[in-house]
Amino acid sequence: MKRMHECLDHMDEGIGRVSENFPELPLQEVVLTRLLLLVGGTLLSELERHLKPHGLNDSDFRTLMMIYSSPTGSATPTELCEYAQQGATNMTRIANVLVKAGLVTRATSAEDRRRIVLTITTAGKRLVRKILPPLFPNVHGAFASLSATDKRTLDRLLRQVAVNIDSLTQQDARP
Amino acid sequence: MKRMHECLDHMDEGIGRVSENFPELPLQEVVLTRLLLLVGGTLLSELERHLKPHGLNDSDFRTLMMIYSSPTGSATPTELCEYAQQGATNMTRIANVLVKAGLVTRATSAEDRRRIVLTITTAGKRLVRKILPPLFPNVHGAFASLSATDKRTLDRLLRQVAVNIDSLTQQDARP
DNA sequence: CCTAATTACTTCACTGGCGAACTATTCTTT
DNA sequence: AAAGAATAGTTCGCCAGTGAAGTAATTAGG
Repeated sequence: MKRMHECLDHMDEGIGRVSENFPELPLQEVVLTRLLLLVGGTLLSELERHLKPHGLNDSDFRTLMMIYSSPTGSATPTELCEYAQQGATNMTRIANVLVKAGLVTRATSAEDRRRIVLTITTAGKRLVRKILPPLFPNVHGAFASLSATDKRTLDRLLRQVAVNIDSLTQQDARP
Repeated sequence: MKRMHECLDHMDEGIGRVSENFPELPLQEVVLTRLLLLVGGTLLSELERHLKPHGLNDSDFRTLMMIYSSPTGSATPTELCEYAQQGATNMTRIANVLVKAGLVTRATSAEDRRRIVLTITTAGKRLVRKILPPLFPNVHGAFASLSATDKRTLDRLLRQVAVNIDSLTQQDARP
């Protein structure tokens, strides 16, 4: 793959040429969209590169972390789906992976026997303690060139964009 | 799925609890990473929701746009791979899709017979003219709550992050 | 209460993307 | 000019994720 700045230049040029044919094209916003997709995608593959040696991908890891960080150390698939932008189907697969690796246990709830309760095991906690710290330097490095103010600003703007997109889709979802 | 602000709250709480066990965890940066992954992912599925009726996904569409926006209206798979963060394998599949849909033609280069030249057709250009404009309101809406200054700032910060991540991976890639 | 609707999870079939191995062509080296 | 290295693209087999349909348990309505 090319160096990043070449990709960015190429993207700018391409969008610039397209906008000549589409005068009403919102140039700045299209660039921002592509930037977000690019950064999101690159960040994801970089993260998964570090997780792969442990046999996990980002979904598996995020799910494990959600169970780990739950006050009770356990959660139900539906609960996890709601906050993890995942379908129930995929959560079944993730649970299979985590259970098979001995990181969580799967038990049917006593109160509601439709429900499954996933609970993190000692091995699961141990793996989290093993995986997390080596990730920190990279996470830090991704934002190394940003000032403290920059980071706060980026946080604020990303949350705004997240909410904006959400209200776009929620609106479309109404019958 | 939950409303976005609930997801964000849940994420903040979860990361907060994890950071209690890991005092050296770079809190701000972890939050920014998750925000970027979240926004990138949401943006992607929102975009593909609009593309699906036309039988394209984001990769297909981005490839078509890259050919469309090339000065000559054509490009080789390798060239496209370099700028589109795609493997050659997947580019073969994308080319198959686009050729089958009659949006581009596939011809072997005369100078170098290893090379394939993908050229956009009239139907391809027509589809671009049909797909693009309806996308504009959504693209605009995703950033509607941001001021002009905010958008310039976001652009600047995202480019910095992109370059930072790139130098992280480039560095690791050295033997 | 007993049927109907809802909820929770699973299974199946399919699309999307990746790495490794393969074929064909061109470049390099001697 | 022949052998080896490099490049371009494809094929194959695998993992990840989705939508639709299925099963089981619970809740709601008459």
